[in-house]
Amino acid sequence: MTTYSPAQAAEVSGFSIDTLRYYEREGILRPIARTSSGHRTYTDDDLGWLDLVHCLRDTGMPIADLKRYAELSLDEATLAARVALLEDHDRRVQESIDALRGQQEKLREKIAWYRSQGV
Amino acid sequence: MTTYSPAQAAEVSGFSIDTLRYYEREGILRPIARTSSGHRTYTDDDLGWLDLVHCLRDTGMPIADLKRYAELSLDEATLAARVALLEDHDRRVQESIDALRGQQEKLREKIAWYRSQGV
DNA sequence: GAAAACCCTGGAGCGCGCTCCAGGTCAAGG
DNA sequence: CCTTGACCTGGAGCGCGCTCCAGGGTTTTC
Repeated sequence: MTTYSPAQAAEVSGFSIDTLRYYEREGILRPIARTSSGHRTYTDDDLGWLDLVHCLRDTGMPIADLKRYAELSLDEATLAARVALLEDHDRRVQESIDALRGQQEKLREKIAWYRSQGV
Repeated sequence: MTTYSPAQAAEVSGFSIDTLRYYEREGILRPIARTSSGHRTYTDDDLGWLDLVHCLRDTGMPIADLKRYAELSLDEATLAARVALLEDHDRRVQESIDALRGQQEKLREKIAWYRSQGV
């Protein structure tokens, strides 16, 4: 099984090393395995989780929610609940896309109005 | 011409009174007219501008950019430049909508994968 | 075997965008 | 009048999500 140094994990995940440590402190990542000297070694599993984390962060999920989600993940029996949470989040993402489009529409009307005034 | 007390301006614009004062301090609003005793009186023009500000904020324009835009507005001759800035912003909004949709797609794939695992 | 590069910890600091507070002035109703 | 509530100013404080730093160990490279 491949493992990754902190620098490699940062490279692959797209998070900075500091952010990876921060997420671990916050409980968003479960404790990362260490070498005998204390250096972290990330696994493919960790990177897979980080990929989901990236997706959730990029779609606006707050750190606190991510943390709760991660805590749920500690218990295998909560799988259905977690999927439900992801679906809730998907709905919120849809709402924010819709809101953004609505505002974009307004913005375009403003621009069109300026244009009609002979800009 | 209708004028508005701070509370009314807040009500209509959707910003809090504190935020209105903050925007004025920051130069995002030009100095609001005052009564002889120093109380602000917002005009329809002010509210029109605030409507655009709301639209720009909701679509993610940072305060600093809004401020630059507002400074440009002080000079009538910059109208074309301002419209160009709005169009730039519109493009950025489109990009963030696209990005959001891309991530939403990824999210939905993750959900589908969990579902396929028998959740 | 020494320099350079990497990693560790705990905690401070920061940028953003407000939000709140103290201490005071002003205006409208009873 | 006097109370009540809205408003004023300057400045402090806050929540979020990192980001950076000091002071120290480790691993790799030449």
